[in-house]
Amino acid sequence: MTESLNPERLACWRAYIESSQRLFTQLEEDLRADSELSFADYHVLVLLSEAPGQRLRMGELAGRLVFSPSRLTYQISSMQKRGLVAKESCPEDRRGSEAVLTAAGLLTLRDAAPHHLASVRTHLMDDLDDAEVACLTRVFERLGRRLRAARDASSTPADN
Amino acid sequence: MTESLNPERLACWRAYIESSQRLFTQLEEDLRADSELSFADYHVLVLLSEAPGQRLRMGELAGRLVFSPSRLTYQISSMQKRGLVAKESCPEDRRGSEAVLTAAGLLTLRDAAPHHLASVRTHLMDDLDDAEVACLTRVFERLGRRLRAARDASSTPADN
DNA sequence: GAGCCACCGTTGCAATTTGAACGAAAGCGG
DNA sequence: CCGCTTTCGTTCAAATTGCAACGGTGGCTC
Repeated sequence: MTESLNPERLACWRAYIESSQRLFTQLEEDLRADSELSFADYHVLVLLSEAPGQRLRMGELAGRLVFSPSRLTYQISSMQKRGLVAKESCPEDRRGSEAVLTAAGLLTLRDAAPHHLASVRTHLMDDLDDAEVACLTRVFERLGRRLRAARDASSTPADN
Repeated sequence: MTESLNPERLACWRAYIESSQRLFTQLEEDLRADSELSFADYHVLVLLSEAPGQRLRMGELAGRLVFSPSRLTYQISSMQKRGLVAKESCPEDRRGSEAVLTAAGLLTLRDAAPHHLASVRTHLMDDLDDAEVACLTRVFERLGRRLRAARDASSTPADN
């Protein structure tokens, strides 16, 4: 049962999985406690707030959030009902549409961000020293690049 | 917007979130591809297979999986329908019940484990050196302890 | 041993998420 | 300018998940 992952690495893997699960659950809970936002809502707002024109194509947003297309459609329409974003059809490509941050959405984000970031610090970051931060950054940026590459490769059946 | 988390740490946080999301999605997909199991199914089977008597109380299982009680009820009943686990009422405490691994469940696990572990290796572990594994283990075990402690503390209103 | 409060899981129901099927455009080759 | 294939998002139905309310004990106090 363990022939393909030595005990140290298995323990590492398990600690990572469980703690991450717990952390995401906790952050979600904190976020809901002092704002009307879910973790997903918050990330949508962050991405839009940083985008040029504070707008992004649905596909782009789905890709960055690691959401399925239909999930994103639902997510955005939910935020639209609450007035956090608006949806406009894309001028260059009439198939597509883009989500646009509203003034209310920006205010909501500015309001929630300090609480959320504080939450990230207390639960995770404040407990890490600089070397650990550097290690995590290195590992997860590498992992992200690899997984994005793998995803892109699998959509292109390839040249075998 | 950034006054409470410096740029390095913010980047670290973001890489961690996004890559983890991608990794979990990928592992789930791989698991479904070469077994009939979801990530949750797999973890239930692992925990039960390691438990004495290959059985665990619902609450214990929920705690370790970081599942809400109702989610676990649903999860187990789903696995029960597929014959992977059985449910028995607990002798010592008639309020509770316990999930028991079935022979079929164990076989399914043994069958799926090599594939899943290979998947964990190719997507994550094979790309880490020993120092990185050590760092992740240290960080996430500490995080897990802290979050469990926080959760326990918040359920006990406390002595203020 | 009655009264009460805490705990264990389950249920009912609403909200969310997935996955397949679609309609509308774009892009391409002829 | 046709057909054909792809891509972009959406939609619908089904599966999953969260949340609040419950039924059934256990535990404790008096």
